Amino acid sequence: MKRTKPERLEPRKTPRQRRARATVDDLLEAAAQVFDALGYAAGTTNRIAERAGVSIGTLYQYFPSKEALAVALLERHLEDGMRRLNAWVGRAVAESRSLRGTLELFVAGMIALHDERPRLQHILLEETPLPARVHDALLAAERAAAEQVAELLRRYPEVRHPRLAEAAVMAVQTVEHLTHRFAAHPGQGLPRDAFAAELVRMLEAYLTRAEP
Amino acid sequence: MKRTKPERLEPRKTPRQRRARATVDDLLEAAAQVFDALGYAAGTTNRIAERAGVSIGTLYQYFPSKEALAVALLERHLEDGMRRLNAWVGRAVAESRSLRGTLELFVAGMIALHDERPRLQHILLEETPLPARVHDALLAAERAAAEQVAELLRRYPEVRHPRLAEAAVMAVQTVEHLTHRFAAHPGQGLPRDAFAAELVRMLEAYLTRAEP
Amino acid sequence: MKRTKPERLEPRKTPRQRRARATVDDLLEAAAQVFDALGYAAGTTNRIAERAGVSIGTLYQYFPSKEALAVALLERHLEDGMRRLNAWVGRAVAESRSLRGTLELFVAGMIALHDERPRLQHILLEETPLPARVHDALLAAERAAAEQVAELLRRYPEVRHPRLAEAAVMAVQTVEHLTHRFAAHPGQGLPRDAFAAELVRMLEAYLTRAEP
Amino acid sequence: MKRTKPERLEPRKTPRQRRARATVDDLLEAAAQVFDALGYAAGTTNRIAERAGVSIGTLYQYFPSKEALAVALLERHLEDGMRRLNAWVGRAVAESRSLRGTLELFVAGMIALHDERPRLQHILLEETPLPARVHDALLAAERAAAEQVAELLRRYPEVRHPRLAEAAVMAVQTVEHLTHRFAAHPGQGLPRDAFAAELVRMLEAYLTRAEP
DNA sequence: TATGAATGAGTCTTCATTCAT
DNA sequence: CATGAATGAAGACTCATTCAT
Repeated sequence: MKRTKPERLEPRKTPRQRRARATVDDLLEAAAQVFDALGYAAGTTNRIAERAGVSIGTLYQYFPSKEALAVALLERHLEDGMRRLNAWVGRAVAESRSLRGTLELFVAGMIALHDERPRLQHILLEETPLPARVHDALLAAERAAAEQVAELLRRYPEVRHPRLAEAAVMAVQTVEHLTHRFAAHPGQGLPRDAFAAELVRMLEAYLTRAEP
Repeated sequence: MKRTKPERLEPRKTPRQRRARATVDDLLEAAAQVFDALGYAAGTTNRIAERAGVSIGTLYQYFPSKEALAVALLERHLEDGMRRLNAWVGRAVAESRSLRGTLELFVAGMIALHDERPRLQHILLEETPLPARVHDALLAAERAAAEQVAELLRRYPEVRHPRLAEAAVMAVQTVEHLTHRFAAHPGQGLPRDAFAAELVRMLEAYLTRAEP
Repeated sequence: MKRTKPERLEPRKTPRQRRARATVDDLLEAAAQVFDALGYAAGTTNRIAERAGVSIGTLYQYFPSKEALAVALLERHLEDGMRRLNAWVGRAVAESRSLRGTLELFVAGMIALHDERPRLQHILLEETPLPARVHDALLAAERAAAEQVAELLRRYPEVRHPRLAEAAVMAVQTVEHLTHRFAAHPGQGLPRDAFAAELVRMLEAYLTRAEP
Repeated sequence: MKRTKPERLEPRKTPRQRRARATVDDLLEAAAQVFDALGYAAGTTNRIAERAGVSIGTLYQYFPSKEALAVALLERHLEDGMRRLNAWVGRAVAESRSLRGTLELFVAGMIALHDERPRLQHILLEETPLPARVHDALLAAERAAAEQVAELLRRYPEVRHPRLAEAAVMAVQTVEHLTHRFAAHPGQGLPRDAFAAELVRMLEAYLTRAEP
């Protein structure tokens, strides 16, 4: 096969740009580590820069403030959650599983999501004074998730809850918070499998209940 | 007339002690107000002392550190929660209500608990770097609550969940977190009555389900 | 004579208050020295605190910002200038000197005013980013001075300038700026006595001129 | 055809040099704009480079420091002033105006000089920590100007001030400072025409006065 | 020569805590 | 016991300048 010199529709990342990308990633990873280890307040920008192996000046070349680092980290997390949700919905539709199977997948996914650096997530979500914009984005994402879940549940005749929209909101919040809490206190409470099973069971019971 | 030296079963509050009590209370109330309004990090000890109407030196006479104030505040909250739980359990036993009625009482009580100064509670619980000891006390209280709840549920034959201990843990955590979240984001999500009703419904469905 | 215990209508300065006064003075003097030696930008608050023999924290207990120090210094200067002006006007009226004698007194006073730490004055007036409020006060003071001068000049029949208000403004600004400049560049230009004499001559000629 | 190597009396501007010239000009103009808008301290070299459309590296290729930019700008201003002075003297000699007409021309020219970017001039003159060398140049220029003025005044028999050298120094400084001040505070003080007229009147009265 | 990412010393400022009175 | 002036470590952030490419 002949390798033609490729035409570049969009300019290839030059080394300089690649470097910048790498620096941003280093900084973000460093911030994640530092916040995770020390909390938001005690995680100083100087420490983050040092951990990233760059000078404090460089940190501020890429992020205009300490807060910006936290926001970037949180946005990554949000995107990750949305991706997982979409993947789950898609798979549930494609594979036409039972309701229980679908819920199991959901719970497993959310546990996995909260499993990575749970302390960091907690810090970003609770300990960090976020700009209103980000806070709103968070709530909006949760609302969007609830809507997607409602849509999906509509496909299951076993789901007999009379107000699907409300039920979906409750379900999403329940999973989000219990799952978060589970990850935040490892070893406390039920063991992992039991916790997942109980959570699924609770959702299933709730959703399939008919009476008011 | 002979003045008999009174027997004191418990040492009578001398004016001095009474004064100290009052100062402690003023400080705690001031701390509650300041943390609630500004958050933990921005709530400075000087502001708290000022608000309490005492000097900063006096504050440190009664509380060895800023953290100690937060801990004391949190302990108050914890005690309040336990009191409510006990009251609820007692009443449920005494009045022999239906399971649903009992759950309604529980949920209503927890909503009420989280309703007062929800921001402060959030700050104390999430934003404050607490010593491990306090954290453990929190978890222990939750465990104790779960045990009490399990005990209570045992009285209801409709509760068919095969592992009551586990179910109680799940129930307590679900109520605690959803209720906390509900208070923390007023106006977001479901309206109050709907939320309470759905939460009760979820618990009831979960607990009365029979199969594994 | 019997010394009666004096009634204190206003509470006597307690040692504590006296101490605070002294600290403020130390700080102001230190700021004057540091700004004078290094300029506004290079005169750091830490250096000022160090020079004053107090900690940086103490500095900020008395002055909320670096700017506040500069403003306080400038206000002192302004007050000093007003005091001199009033003294001069009063003396001129009381002693009923000749116009020339009065002008000589004025010029001498203004030279003396600008003679102390001329660099500091220059720094405060020109190099310091002052809040608008202070800037306005400066201009207002100059206007007030011009009005007082106009009032005074009205008493001298030799003053034949047809528009006294305008003449007074010109006179005040001329004296202010030339005098400031003279102090700022010691040794440059005319010797002191010659400068004072020429300035008086210029004012006298200007004010006594009749034609348009 | 034989290409004769051209004699270059002065090295021809090569494109490269022309480019360099243009870059220097761009940088100076950018510096002028930035200092004028933000002041010396807040006018960062990065902003200047950006405004000039070149990289910060290029800026430092042409100017070794931020200060060097300010100095270059000030030197331009100085040259401009000298040019104006020479033009004025030449014209006064050639047109043989009256003393008053000559003074009017002088004052008008100085007002015009200070009229362009008065804030910038103020910043360069007062806010910028200049090297001694530049400061001396400034004073020297003023001395030279005074000498030229003295020379010119010698031609007017109405000028009866007994020490022309001194009178010229006073006159130059008066015009320089009042004019500067006038431009720096537009709207404050007298209206433009009145100011110019009064200044001329003051100079004329001063210079034509006879007695000591 | 031009570039611009990287540097890091240095600023102002805050605030929990102490201790002499 | 109460007071509150004093402390000073520490933090977020800026910006003139350098140098590898």
